[in-house]
Parts: sequence; C-alpha cells; structure tokens
Amino acid sequence: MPEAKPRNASTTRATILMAARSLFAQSGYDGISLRDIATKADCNVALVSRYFGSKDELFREAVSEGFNLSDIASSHRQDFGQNMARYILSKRQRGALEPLQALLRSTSNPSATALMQNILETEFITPLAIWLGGDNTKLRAATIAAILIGVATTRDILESPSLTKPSVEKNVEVLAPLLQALV
Amino acid sequence: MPEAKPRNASTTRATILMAARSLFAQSGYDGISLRDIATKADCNVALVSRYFGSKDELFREAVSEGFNLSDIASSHRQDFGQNMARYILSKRQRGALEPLQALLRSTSNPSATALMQNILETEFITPLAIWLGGDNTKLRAATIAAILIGVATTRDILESPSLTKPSVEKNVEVLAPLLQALV
DNA sequence: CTCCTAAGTAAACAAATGTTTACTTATAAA
DNA sequence: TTTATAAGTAAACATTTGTTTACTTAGGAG
Repeated sequence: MPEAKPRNASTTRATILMAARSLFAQSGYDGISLRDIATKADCNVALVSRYFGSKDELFREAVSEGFNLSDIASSHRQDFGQNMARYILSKRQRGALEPLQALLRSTSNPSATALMQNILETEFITPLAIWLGGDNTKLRAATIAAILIGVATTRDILESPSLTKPSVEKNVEVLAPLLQALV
Repeated sequence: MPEAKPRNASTTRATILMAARSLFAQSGYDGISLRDIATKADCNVALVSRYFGSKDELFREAVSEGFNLSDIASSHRQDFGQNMARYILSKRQRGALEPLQALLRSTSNPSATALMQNILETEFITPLAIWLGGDNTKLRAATIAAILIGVATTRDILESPSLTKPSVEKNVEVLAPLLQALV
C-alpha cells in the first residue's frame, strides 16, 4: 500500500513556498501555474490557495526575501566594486538570487513590476545612496542597480554565452572597475 | 449608417503589426492577448491568426526590427560612450526601442528569451566585439550590452524614479564614462 | 477508545486564451 | 452587370487558468 504522508501544515506551507520560489525564478509569474507549483511541492492545488490566498500573495512572499546589501556595504569602500561584482556573478549564491530572477522573469506582470520597483527603491537604491555620499547619490546608486540588473538579466535570464563562457574571474575583472567608478 | 471601411490586406496586416509591437512593448508576450491586439488594430481576431499564423510568429516579426548599431559604431571612438548613452536614454527614440522593450517584458516566455539571446548575440555583441578590438572583445561587448539592458529595464520597465527623475544630461554624465571605459 | 478539528483531496466553476471553421460581403476583373 | 476571389466576420473549439466548494481522513486531546 502507498505510504501515508504525515500531515503538517507549516511544513507543507514551507514546501509550497520553496517550490514557488524556484519555479518563479525559472519561468516567471506568468510562466508558472498554481498546478505546476502544487505538483513540484507534491500537494493538492487547493492547498496553495488555502495557505497563500492568491497567486499574487504567494509570489509576493516568494520574492520578498531580499538581496542583502549590508554584507557588501559594510566592507571597505575600495572593495565595493569587487564585492558587488562577485556577488551577482557567483554561482554559489544561486539560491540567494532566486527572488531577483523571479522578478526579472515577471516583467510582463504589472503587479510584479510595481513590487520590484518598490523593493529596488527602498531596499537597495535608498540605503546605497546614503552609503555612497557625495553628489547625485540616488542617480549613482540607481546606475549601480541598473548594471547589476543588466548583468543578471544577460547572464541568468538570456544566458548569453559571451558572458557565461568566460570565467567568473574574467567577468569580475571587467565589471568591478565599472562599479567602483561610481563609489 | 456606419462607414464602410475599405478593404486592404497589406494595410490591415501592417496595422496589426504596429498594434502588436506597441502592446508587446507595453505588457510583454504573456501580458497581451490576440484579442487585445485585434481591438487596438480595430479588426477581427481571426485576421491576426490569418496574417501571421501564430502569436509566436507575430511576436517574432514585431520585435525583429532591431536596434541599429551602425549609427553609433560609425562615429569616432571617443564619442562611443556618449552616443550609446544618449541612444538608450533619449525619449525621442521611444518607438525605436519598442522591440527591445517588448523582449525585456517577455522574459517569462522561453521562446522569446531564446529569440532575444539570438538577436543580442548576432546583431549586437558579435559586430560590436569586432569593432571594439583588443582583448576580451566578446566579454567587453557583452558587458556593454548588459549595461544597456539594465538601464533600459530600470528606466523603462521598472520606471525607477531615481533614474527617471534626473535629466537625460545628468544620466549621460554618469553613464557615458562607464561605457567609454570598455572601448 | 472516541471524537473533533484541521489537513488533504477531488471535482467543479467561470473566465480567458490561441486557433479554426463556416459564413457574409466588398471589390475588381470579365 | 455578373461573378469569382479574397477580405472581413461571428461563433465555436478545446485548453488552461485561478479559485471555490463539498467531501474524506489523519491524528491528537479528552
């Protein structure tokens, strides 16, 4: 007879959330159905709606575990470019970048882009601008954000071979000075 | 009685194509239905399928009127950064950027991302790499592409106020040197 | 053990989608 | 003017989607 799975609401909820984050990162909001998520989480579709209310709320929760700026900004100023470059380029952080990838893959969805605009502004640009200091702080911070977004898009979404084939070190060598120039 | 619209296949086709390009730029592949397009083009849904075969083929045709690299690359080397920066930042070129925006808004769609990867590589990175010369040409060209994609995403898709509120000139001032550093 | 709560399931719902089919009608050549 | 061709239309199609409803059943508290 088939194994009886133990029942546990919080575990099930967490499993659904992980499945959602992974799938949204891979195919975006509009590319993934609740049934895809339920299948990956090995549960019934109705449970997704039950535990998260709506697809929108599930998405919001799945991507709202941001990017941690403080790790990079707490280091020495002269290392900023290097650290930032390594952060988005490193594969080991793949899981950590899932929320970003999910957002970048959901640009066809108005509520997802609104959410991303908000996260970007409050969690990244504003604190980074303060940390940067000097002139045009917001603009420089936003330009740094734009570069990181562009690299993530080109590397992880489009998978451009011109960016993925060279080693991470080669990439850092090219990218780090550009970011450092804005400090 | 209502005006009888004159019948003209090629005009209708062109109208549908323009409507599609504009709407795809605004909401992406998955955010726009064939009925949306037919409504904007003021024609019957069936005509869209008739003239373009499938949504996929319509999209392909709508975005395959690329970015013209030769305008920028034909100028003096020292002006490259300025020209490139002005190109993506200028509002007057809004229509010209519609294919790019359509692609950037369609990252949830596998065939759209595959198409974009191909266009990016063959129409932009490869010729630019040749024009650049020196070391790591492909990587430098791809990094330029990544920056432009990031700026376009942050400005036109996410509409980050930190990037849209400052004047175009201020933006050029910050962006141009970064691009120029890769020449 | 006995229930009662809540976790899990199966089925149905309406709405929206891309695409096809059969039909109507304008228009230009004969 | 007649008529054949092709442009345009209306309706239907099979799917897929997010979400809800009614039901079954596991498992701990009493």
